[in-house]
Amino acid sequence: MLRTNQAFLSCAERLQTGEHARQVTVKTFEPGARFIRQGEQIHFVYIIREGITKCYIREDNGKDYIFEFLGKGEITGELEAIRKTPSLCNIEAITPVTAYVLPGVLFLQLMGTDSDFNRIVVEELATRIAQTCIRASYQQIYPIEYALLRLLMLQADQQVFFSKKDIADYLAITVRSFNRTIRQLREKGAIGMDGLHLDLSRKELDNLLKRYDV
Amino acid sequence: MLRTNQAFLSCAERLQTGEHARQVTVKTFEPGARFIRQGEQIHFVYIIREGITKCYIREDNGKDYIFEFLGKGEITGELEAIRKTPSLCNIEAITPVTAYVLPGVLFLQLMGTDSDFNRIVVEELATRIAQTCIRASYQQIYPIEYALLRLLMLQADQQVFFSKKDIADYLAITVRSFNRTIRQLREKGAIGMDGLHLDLSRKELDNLLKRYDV
DNA sequence: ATGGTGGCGGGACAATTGTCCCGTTATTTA
DNA sequence: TAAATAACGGGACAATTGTCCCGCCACCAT
Repeated sequence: MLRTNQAFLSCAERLQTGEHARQVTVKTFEPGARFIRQGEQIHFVYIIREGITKCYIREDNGKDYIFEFLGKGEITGELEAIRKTPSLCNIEAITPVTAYVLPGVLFLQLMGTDSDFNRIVVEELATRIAQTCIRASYQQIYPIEYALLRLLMLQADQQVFFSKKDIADYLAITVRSFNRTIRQLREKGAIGMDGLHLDLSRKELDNLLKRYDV
Repeated sequence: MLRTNQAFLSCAERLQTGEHARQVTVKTFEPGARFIRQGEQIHFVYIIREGITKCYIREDNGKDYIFEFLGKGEITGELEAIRKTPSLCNIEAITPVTAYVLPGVLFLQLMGTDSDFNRIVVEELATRIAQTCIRASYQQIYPIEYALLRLLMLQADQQVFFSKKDIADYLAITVRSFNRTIRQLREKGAIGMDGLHLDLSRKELDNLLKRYDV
């Protein structure tokens, strides 16, 4: 859910002190700042040094679909640099964010000359595809109760906490459905989650739910 | 929906006559043959020379989610070669298929030494991510009526024809829902598809629907 | 303090989608 | 040919999810 990539972080740090240092800058964004806009031509690639962003598509009917939360060491803008297309999605800071910024042209150059960099990017792309497929399958095939519970557990694991709206957008449901499902989970005590490998005690469940429940 | 990649095809042909020819073979598969199985360790990468395959995840509850149809020039097994993980999904021929087969190790070697090959793979991965995101968003956010209509039009464009079950699995719905939606579309004459840029005449619609309707 | 205002939770209902199952039609086999 | 059987479409109902809206509460300004 919240993706991070240590390898990229080190990589970006090295870039900043290496021969291309002049072309690599650091920018900061306040929560809520949307620094990439869907449909716009972009010329830079960002590697997140600190903070969390959400990565979402806004459909014609005004609904948002968040397909990733990007954290430390994650890259964005790379698809557009590679494909030379307008931006697929919006990127918005949800906590204060610091990011390395490099020109798309430099990114492409590095892809061609720096085989370590190339390998890291390729692995990242491959991982994203795999994750996206797994998630798309999961969310389409199981009821949201399952997907939501799974997400709450991931949040607990990773020690992060997203707003209701963001969770709802990630699951492609309304906040109303989110509320309802939370209530049902509590009432049922998460009984009947068989076949899902989601084993957790009543107490653990309560801890997860409490946070959305004050 | 049905992805193809001419660049890869040429690439594979060159491989077969180049210095690595000995390691590149050609295999054929009958419709229904599942030549990659979810969860298994795989050691080869396939590039499709001819035919169509489906690429799907089977969930614990027995439901399938098709996330891509791969046609001419598409590659598969590359994610597993890159990430060194068991297979994410099943690959099954739905028409007679001929494919180039190369060892995962050779694939990785080419990624490191052949910059053209590398670039083509990177572009393919990037495109898949973009397409997957667009589709996931679309399918989650709009009712199936829209997604189905869109799919039918794509089919017509590409001059292909998938079975009901496959279409249903692609849309993550049941065949029952598929039937119902087809009927509704016909009754309504695809009226009310605003905001979707799906403009087609009554006659065109009938042509699309007829094929599932005899 | 009092009235306004905006966010939030949830009730009630509508729309969508899935499940179960039955009757029809095609297909196979004796 | 006739019986058995397998695919298929769709009716009826259940479950899930969305939409609309109302009331509660916190916060703000007068």
